[in-house]
Amino acid sequence: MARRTKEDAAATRNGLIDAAERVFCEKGVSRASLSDIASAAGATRGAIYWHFKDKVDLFNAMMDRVTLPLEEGCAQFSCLASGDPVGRLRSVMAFVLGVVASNAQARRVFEIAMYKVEYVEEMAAIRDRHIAASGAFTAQLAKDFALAAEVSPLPVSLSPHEAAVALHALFDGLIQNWILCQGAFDLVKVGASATDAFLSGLGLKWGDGTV
Amino acid sequence: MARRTKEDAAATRNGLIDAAERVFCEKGVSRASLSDIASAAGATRGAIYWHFKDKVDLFNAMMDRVTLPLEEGCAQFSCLASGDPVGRLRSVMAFVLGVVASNAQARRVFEIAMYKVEYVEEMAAIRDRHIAASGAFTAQLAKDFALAAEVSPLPVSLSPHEAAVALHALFDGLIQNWILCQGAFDLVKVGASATDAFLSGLGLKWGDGTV
DNA sequence: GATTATACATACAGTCATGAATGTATAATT
DNA sequence: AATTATACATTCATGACTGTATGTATAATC
Repeated sequence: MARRTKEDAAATRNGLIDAAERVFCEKGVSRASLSDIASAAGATRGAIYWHFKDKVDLFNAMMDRVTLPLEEGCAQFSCLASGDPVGRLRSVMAFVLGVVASNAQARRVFEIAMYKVEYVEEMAAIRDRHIAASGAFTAQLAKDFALAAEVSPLPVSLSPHEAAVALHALFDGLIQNWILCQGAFDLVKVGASATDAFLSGLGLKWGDGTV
Repeated sequence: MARRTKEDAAATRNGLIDAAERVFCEKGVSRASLSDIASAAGATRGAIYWHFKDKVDLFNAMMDRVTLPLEEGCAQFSCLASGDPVGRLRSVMAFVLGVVASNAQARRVFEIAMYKVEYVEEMAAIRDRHIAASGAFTAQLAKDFALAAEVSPLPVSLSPHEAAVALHALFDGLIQNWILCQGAFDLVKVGASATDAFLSGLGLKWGDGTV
């Protein structure tokens, strides 16, 4: 086909990623052929191979479109030097849960990343990125737990890092189950209440002073 | 090849499932060919097609070998008419976490189920089974939360069912992250402490009276 | 206005997995 | 002892996907 303008090309690229989201979600990443994706986007494999190296590259682009803004959002919180670490913990949790609950694209992509892809071979690199991001998130939480512990010591049974691991697990589990059950519960509300229960069970208090 | 005795055949079947575990874990379910699995078991595809209908059937057999005993174990607890619902919550959590932490086969199979398979098309049935089992587990937890709430009412922000959803999320998230991080933290210890923190944050108390 | 690089579409060859069909030696049955 | 069903191994035909190579019309560039 004829050459398009830069904007046309960018639109094609985005359309391909949109189509990939739909097809990946429907057929799973490994069973989704590049031909499926191309025709879903009203294009041919030629367009895919022009914009992306291969299926893994396309998958990465799809992930980046959602996770990069999210990671940036999280980074904002750690920059807030607000004196209330427990409040910050609550804010970060609420922020991400809110995004997932309100952003249909993020929801679809997370569903793919959790249930429609196999983390092996070339995809293992993606898994490693996830582990790294996951570790960074836990470390950020752990830092605030450590700060909070200076004021009000945690139970001896949990170090700040272990508390962070647990809160992170609660976070992941909520998102995972919420997506699995197609939003059968109120993610934001249950997430906030469960977070508060956990923090308060650790003897921590926050901003408004309530338990 | 020649016909073997019943015991020989059963051993072949088990060997095939063992091999499937290894190959699924290494290459992912969709990229694992039946030929890979057969040769890993020292057999041929003929043996697989004799014992199993296809790859999905083999996958189901692999799952059953781990999850059936586990579900049976969980069912034991709900039969215990012990008067202490909160104690029962703690016991069930500890039981499953203990099994996962100490049973290498369960760990491998869970790793496959979480990170090495795509829940689409024929596999969607497996996902539905997971949703059902997951729902039953949550319902069991919810029942105990409701009982506990009769003695010591939960915070208004969480219904018994929502509390169960949250505890279940914590549970899933812990197992998921523990497997992802290859056992980088003490699953049983963190799991128990986090559960206790959550329960105590809901204002619940249990057997030994400690917080 | 000619050239060049771009943004794809199309055609091709090669690989590989699947399921069915068939072969076969032996345990079980009678 | 003969027959039959079992427990596989082997072969074959088919289909699907991938990567590459090539074609081509047009936007950019000069």
